[in-house]
Amino acid sequence: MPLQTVKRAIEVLYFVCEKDNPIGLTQISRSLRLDKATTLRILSTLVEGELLKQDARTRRYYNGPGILRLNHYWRHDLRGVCQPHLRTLLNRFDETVCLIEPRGLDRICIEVMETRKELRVVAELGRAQPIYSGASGRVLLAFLPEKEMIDIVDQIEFLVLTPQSVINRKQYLDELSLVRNQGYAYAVDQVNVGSTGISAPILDK
Amino acid sequence: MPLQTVKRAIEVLYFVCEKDNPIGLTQISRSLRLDKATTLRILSTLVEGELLKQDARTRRYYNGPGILRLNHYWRHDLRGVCQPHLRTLLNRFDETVCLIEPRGLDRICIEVMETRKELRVVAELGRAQPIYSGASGRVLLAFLPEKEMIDIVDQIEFLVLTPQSVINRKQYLDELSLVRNQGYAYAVDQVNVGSTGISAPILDK
DNA sequence: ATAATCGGTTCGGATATTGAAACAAAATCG
DNA sequence: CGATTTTGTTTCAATATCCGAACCGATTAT
Repeated sequence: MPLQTVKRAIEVLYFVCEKDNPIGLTQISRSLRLDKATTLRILSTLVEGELLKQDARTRRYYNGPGILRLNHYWRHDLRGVCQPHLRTLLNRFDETVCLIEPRGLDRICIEVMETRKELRVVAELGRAQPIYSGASGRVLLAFLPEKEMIDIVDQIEFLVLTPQSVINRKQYLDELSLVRNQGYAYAVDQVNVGSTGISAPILDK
Repeated sequence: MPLQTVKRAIEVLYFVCEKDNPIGLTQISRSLRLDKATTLRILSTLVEGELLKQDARTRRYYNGPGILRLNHYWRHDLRGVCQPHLRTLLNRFDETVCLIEPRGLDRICIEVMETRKELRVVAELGRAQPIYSGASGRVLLAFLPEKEMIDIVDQIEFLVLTPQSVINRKQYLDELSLVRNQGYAYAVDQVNVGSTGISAPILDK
């Protein structure tokens, strides 16, 4: 159903970008099981589109400047600012810490530092989860203006992620007002059985 | 010569990612003068490839998590660490400051903070320039192991950017050894007439 | 000197892509 | 609330586009 050529181009793009060093045509085409000619055409197009660059001497391909243009949304300004604080929290508690941002009906992890414990919560950078879920979800909603909050809550499809998951609108709203009053959220067994989250808002834009 | 479909997909990708808010199918297809059906197919493919996401309710499109995967090369670890220092420099001197990284035969600006002066050097994030040029170029080369340095210098095509541009191999090498000795580089009128750059290396990996 | 690789090119045939039009579903309006 | 506009999605035949086997020349390895 989707466009084959574009699909292949995306594969190539990921492949090249995730390498540590520039990589050549043949190697790419072999790894991805694509014909050399096909691969070359894709690469040329990506280079023309500035998503990749080609080293003039070695003819190898690597990340292009265009990729930064795509990053508009990924508040790297925030990431830079937050990193020292996340590190402080990590050092203090040795538990995984993340910075979460709302996006539509999702919440997205835009920065993460993981504990080194064997039993840990693994939070994937860029990973989206339903906006309402967990401690961070509650914080994101609780500190919104009432109207916006209700608007979003009304769109929630409450999922049963764990036996303890709150799936009742009324109960959820009560939790939100509690969160708003106490200034932070605390969620036990809401996303994963056995894990507890605590989350506080960063209010200033 | 290049693949039309992929080219269009790249256009769509840029277009969506550079918007501040999610955007709908019709608006995209109109702005880019593409047929709705075509646009839809491209969007679906990009969503499947995780470069975009679609808001389930509004059906609008926005940045997907895949974009972070492409960022491997853009040392955001460095950006986070350097930002406070760049800010300090900016506050102290009120002149544009950047963090530059070598990439092949280019040097790339991976972080930048601009002065608010009307007459300013504008450094574009992600922008590539010939590796040898300017003060930062001299620093990048001067502190390389001799062998690597020569290897690169031999590949340089010296461009006449300004009347003062050094375009002589011998003279350039002399400058490099000066830079290595004094620990920083100072370049007057090398990239733009009237602008002066000063640059120091960050040596530790 | 010869062989093996590598990046890149060519071209006819196969097919994936296109886009007009029809359809469906929301959103907006009166 | 029903009518109208706007928006998103599907269909299908026509063909422009893309594919890939074979080929080329340059560089590197044997």
